[in-house]
Amino acid sequence: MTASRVLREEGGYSEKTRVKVMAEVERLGYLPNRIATVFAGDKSTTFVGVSIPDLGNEVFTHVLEGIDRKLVSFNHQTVLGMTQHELGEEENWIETVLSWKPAGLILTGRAHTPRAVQLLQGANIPLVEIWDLNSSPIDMSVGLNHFDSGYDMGRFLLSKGYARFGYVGTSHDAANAATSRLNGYAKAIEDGGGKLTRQLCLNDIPGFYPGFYGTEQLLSSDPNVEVIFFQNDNMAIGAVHFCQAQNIRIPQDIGIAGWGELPIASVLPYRLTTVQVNHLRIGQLAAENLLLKISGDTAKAVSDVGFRLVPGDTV
Amino acid sequence: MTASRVLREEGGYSEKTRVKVMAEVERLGYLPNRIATVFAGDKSTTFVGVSIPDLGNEVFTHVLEGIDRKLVSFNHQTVLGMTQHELGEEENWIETVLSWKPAGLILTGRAHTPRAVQLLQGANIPLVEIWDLNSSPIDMSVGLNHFDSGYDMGRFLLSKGYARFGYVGTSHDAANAATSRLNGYAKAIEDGGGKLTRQLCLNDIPGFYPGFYGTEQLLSSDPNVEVIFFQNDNMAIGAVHFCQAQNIRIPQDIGIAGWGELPIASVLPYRLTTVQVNHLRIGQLAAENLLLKISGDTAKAVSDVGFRLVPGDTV
DNA sequence: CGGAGTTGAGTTACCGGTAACGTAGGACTA
DNA sequence: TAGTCCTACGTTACCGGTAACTCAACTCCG
Repeated sequence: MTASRVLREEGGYSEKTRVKVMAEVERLGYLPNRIATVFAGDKSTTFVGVSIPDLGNEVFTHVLEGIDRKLVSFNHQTVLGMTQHELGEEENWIETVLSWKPAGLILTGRAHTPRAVQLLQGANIPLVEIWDLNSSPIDMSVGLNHFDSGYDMGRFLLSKGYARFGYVGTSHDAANAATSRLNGYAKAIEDGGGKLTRQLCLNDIPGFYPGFYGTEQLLSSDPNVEVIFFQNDNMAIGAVHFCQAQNIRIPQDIGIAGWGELPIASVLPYRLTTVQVNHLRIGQLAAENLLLKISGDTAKAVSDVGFRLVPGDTV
Repeated sequence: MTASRVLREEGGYSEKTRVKVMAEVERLGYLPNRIATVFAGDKSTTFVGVSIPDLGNEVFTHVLEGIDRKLVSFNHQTVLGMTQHELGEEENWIETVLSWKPAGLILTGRAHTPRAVQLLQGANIPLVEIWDLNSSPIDMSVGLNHFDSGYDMGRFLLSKGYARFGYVGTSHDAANAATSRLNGYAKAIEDGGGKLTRQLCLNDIPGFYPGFYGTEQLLSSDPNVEVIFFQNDNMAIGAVHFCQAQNIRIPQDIGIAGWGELPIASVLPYRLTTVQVNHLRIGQLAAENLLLKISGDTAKAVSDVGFRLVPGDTV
């Protein structure tokens, strides 16, 4: 018991005893069993479960980096969960992670299975839903309005005089953020009297090469598309390379728009039309709010990090 | 006790009892406390600690993805540790993670502090050191010989007739893999009678933009460099864009070589001179070997995944 | 039909911390 | 000097699973 007090620097022991205890700790190479502490006190571990759809999508690795940096500086650890965009996978992962008594959870996306929601509410631990802003979150939400960002892009492209629109993304269910962007884009086009002639959802990761061959597919099925909005910048860059290879001029022959402002944009000779989003900030803010709740303080239930449309030279 | 047996499907109970127990589980929304199980049996959790230098470096996210996919399919979870290339950070993280009784550890790099090594040996759990192959690992090693890959690139470039060589990477200590590549490259150049006139280690992540401005810095300090070897493909692509912006012709005016074959390479109109490495495979193999040891089987102590030099069109 | 084996279920103790409480002995006060 | 308080340290019990054991009841067989 005295040793326990010394190690926790709880006070109630003499300097002489402290020295004696620390000497024994050194001699035995003693490492405390944190599992026992958690068990005894019905406490939480220092783990924070973080679910992201996949690591192949660069935007999520940036979010994850923001989260982990912040967590580490407050002596917490990230437990990774790749859900592969499957709500069932997420539910399984939530159940497993909860049985290990995490201090909190950060989930990407606002859609969960009913049982997942039930588990989360029952666990009664701090929770942040990130990425797609949820105005009535289970606990907290950090992100941006993806529908609006798609809508703004649609409106912007209409203002540039385009009439026949395309979209290329990767396959995903009805509940995810990229679909919200597509829906916003489609709505803006409809409202503005344009036509979304082709939309393509590839069964792939949203990277450079899917952007390349997705553009090829889209243009071969509808050569009259005037502008294409991509799921993210990397896909858009893939499209730019396809166009260069085919001598299709940008923006004279076709307009290209990305989303997310990814690092590749910084070295291009032209400015890619895109939507700037601070991915790292989403992660940091999510972790900050979570840590506030974990330490018993209050935190904003809904934090909108916003977005900024970058006009660029590719439309 | 009977309930415990039912939930573990251990046998030794009647069907009638099983139904009764499961009904209570349902009624109470009972979730087992895995912490108690670990505590009681002095067992391990299902966590596997995975340390990587940083998430801003794309090669490591691919390795991490390979690891996590494999771990998840065997009901294990990744606990992330970003060490920021600091051995002291790694030591702290190892100490913290070990106190949570992980089933195993995967560490990026072969260099650790003496105390870290002591902790790892004391913990007596399966351990894989990845990335830079370690012929005498603490437990197991999965990766490739980075020195050799640098050496081969140096020799290849010499065979192309180059005489004045440059290198651009990001800052890192003497112990890491990129430094091994640089050392191998330098050795090959020395052996072949060439000259490594400039080497640049930026204090940044090895991404597109650092490749861009690193090339600018290198060429302004030594305009006579004939070929530059970059820490990875993304930096090399940054260099290609810098050269395009400056009307420097590749490979006529300067040669560019990358490393790692990253996704961007798949959409370029030319073939980038690089070294192909299967990052995902490293992660998968590391996880596979770890899982073998965790389940009590034996696994290869040293697994070399190798590399392949891609001649390309940029030299 | 008696003894041995089997089956389903219950009992006890333990893992390693720590909250809550107990207590010896010294200091301080009326 | 007796009563009170404080400090430093010790003792007990508990968290929730499960290994190891006990035991009643039932089965099976010579």
